[in-house]
Amino acid sequence: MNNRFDTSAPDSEAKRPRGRPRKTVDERDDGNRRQAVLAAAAQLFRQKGFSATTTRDIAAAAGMQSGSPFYHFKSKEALLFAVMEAGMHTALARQAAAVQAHGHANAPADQQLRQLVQAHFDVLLGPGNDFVPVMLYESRSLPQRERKLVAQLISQYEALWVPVLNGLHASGQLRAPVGLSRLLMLGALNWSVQWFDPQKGSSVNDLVDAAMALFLGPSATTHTLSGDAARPSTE
Amino acid sequence: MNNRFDTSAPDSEAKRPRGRPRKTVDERDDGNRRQAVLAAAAQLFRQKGFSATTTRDIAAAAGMQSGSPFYHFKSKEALLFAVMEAGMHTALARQAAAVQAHGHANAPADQQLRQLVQAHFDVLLGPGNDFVPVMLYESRSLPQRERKLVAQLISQYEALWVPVLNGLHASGQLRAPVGLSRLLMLGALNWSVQWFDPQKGSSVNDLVDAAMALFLGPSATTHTLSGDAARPSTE
DNA sequence: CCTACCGATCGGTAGG
DNA sequence: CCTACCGATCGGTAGG
Repeated sequence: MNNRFDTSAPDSEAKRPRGRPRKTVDERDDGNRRQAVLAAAAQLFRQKGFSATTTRDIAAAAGMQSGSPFYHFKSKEALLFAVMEAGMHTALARQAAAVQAHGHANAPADQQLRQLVQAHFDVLLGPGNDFVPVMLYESRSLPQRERKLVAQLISQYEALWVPVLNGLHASGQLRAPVGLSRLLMLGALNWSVQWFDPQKGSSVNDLVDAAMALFLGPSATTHTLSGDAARPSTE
Repeated sequence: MNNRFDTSAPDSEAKRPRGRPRKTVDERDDGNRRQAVLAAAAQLFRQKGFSATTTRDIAAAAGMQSGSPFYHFKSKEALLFAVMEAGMHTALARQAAAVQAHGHANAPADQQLRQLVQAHFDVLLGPGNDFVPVMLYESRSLPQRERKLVAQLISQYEALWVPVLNGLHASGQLRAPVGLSRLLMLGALNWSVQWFDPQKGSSVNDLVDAAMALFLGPSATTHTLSGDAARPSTE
């Protein structure tokens, strides 16, 4: 079990004594244990699915009694939503970092795409990252309202792909329509959680290379030949 | 509810009287009602997931009493396996037809790929086809032994993609490594069950076109230029 | 966060 | 395939 998760945790992790938190009456302790429940839930939801996971399973994995998760979360569904929300926040944060790194506006579109793909795989396949897979494969179990909130976060995430794909389409590096391309590409990436095994041959970097080669085909890496290379930079 | 499923049903569908089957003592009636249970299970498993679906749900959807599905299937898990097996059999049958249609050996590799992609989308997105999506997204709920059987059918299915992809790789139309290409491509296709809506813009044919354009990039449709166009036909 | 508990539901079965 | 039923489990809560 990894305890290296940054999932939307407030900045209060460092100077707390080890072991079970002290029970001085005034302390609400909304950090440590809550995170433990969240992480246990993420792992179990991913492993067995939401419905097949028992709140008792989660409690046990977090080292609590059967009723205790409900001290931290109103319901099992609320827990699921919290997992997904945390997952999307790490995804959005990682993506923002990627965009700043090399996609700083008029960088070559294929370089920008590579950053997005890299970030996507990282957040999907990185160690201890069960949150995003849960979000991808269990949203069916969410109540309508929460499902819409998650859908909004996903839209926000996908929105950053559109200008990059538009650029690639304009320069002829991407032939398929942008909308369907986005859906198909993200599908190819998302499906990797079903089969990827870091100890089984290829690394995440291999995956990035393969995806880029698959999506962009020949003449992806080196060329500035196309006529309309410079679109009016919006910044 | 569609009652147009060919899922591994034996050839005994035609000359039976309409309405509830007669209860003459000698008749085991292993066709009609069993199929009804199977179809109801497929639809519900897909809609709500295996664990969230009740055998009572299935019974009700098939117009039976709560205990009756167990007359046809030993357990809920056996029902799940039956759904998946049926799904894979239609998939394999459809694929075989596709391979015969245009992939008749030394046809252009991209034409062969198009047939495979077309067949895949058909079986995945066709009306009343909940069996394959269930197989794709619920195998986690299968017991080990059955899971391996399903995995074998999947391997059998994927095996037909390999020579086609090898051909495309040899001719330079597919740049990414064949193994990862297969996984990424099938991921792109499989993910479509999550978002595809026939009433929402694009048709299955649009999807096929987009996938082909995405995977093969420029110079996919017309060319016989490569040097090693004729590999020794194995037939 | 634990103890003790409730009402509801679920997969499955006997016996016809 | 129906009737009637069982044992087990589950999400959730009161009350501290």
